[in-house]
Amino acid sequence: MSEPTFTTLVSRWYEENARDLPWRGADVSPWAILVSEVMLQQTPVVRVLPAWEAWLARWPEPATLAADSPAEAIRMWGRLGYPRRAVRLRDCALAIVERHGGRVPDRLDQLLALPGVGTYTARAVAAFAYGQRHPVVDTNVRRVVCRAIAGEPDAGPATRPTDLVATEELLPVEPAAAALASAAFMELGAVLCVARSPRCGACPVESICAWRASGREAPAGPTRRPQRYAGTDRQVRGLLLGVLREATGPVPHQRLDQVWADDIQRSRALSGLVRDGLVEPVGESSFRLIGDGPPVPVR
DNA sequence: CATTCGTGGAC
DNA sequence: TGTCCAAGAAT
Repeated sequence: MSEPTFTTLVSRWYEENARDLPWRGADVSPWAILVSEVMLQQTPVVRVLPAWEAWLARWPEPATLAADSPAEAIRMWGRLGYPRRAVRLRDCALAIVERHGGRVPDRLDQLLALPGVGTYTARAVAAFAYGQRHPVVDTNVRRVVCRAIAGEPDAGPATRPTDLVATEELLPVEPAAAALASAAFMELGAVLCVARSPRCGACPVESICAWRASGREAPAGPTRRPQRYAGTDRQVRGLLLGVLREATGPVPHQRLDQVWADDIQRSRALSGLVRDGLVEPVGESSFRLIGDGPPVPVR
């Protein structure tokens, strides 16, 4: 017999050490898994946990969400961030009802065609909800494979086709084992092989990690990112939406004017919210969350 | 390929 | 009110 492979070691570690996350349960529906995946897009697990429970208690299946207003979806989204995801998730529920009879599709191409579902989420649902054999590459998997297999510090910010190929080569042939391995890769990246201070001492593949062998080389050049938040349109949008979320129905613009002093930037942010389908004008001088009441008469 | 899009917690 | 980052998607 040969030595245990990378995949075997990580899978074994996962079976012993996986966090007890509710969407990993045996009786969790594809819809519930899809909701978890969308919420987890750029939002930490600890903040998703309560939101996921509340969301599914209210909308246990796609049709129930599709029948409710986008405004309510935005409110239930709370402060998970990137509220467009809430509207897209409702659009997704509508599409599931209209195209797939209310059942989350199991084909990759059909999943990819759903609003708010991209390369990662489509594959995650196909693998975790339906047990199919697909490489599931998120930021964690990309980092783990890049380090342990390629021996490089880190990959770029975006998932590339080569990342899918490299990960696919690591998957067991048997679909269920492949899905478990994907979850294991993600877990390793989320818990041990983290971006800043990886805990290599506790890692199940420390002895065969290419990055470890090369001395844990640091990432190259200063990959600067416009990560700042204070003073950006994003912050202003968040403030505006916060007011609209707390209100019921239309809000006079005078109240919105109070959240930010700069007229130019505030107007731009508000226009952006309208353009993005999160907010709609009501009458001459009021705004509300999209669909938060009877349709606005058009003239 | 580069940008935009929230939010809050750990350093 | 500094920096980094957390299961991405859409454009």
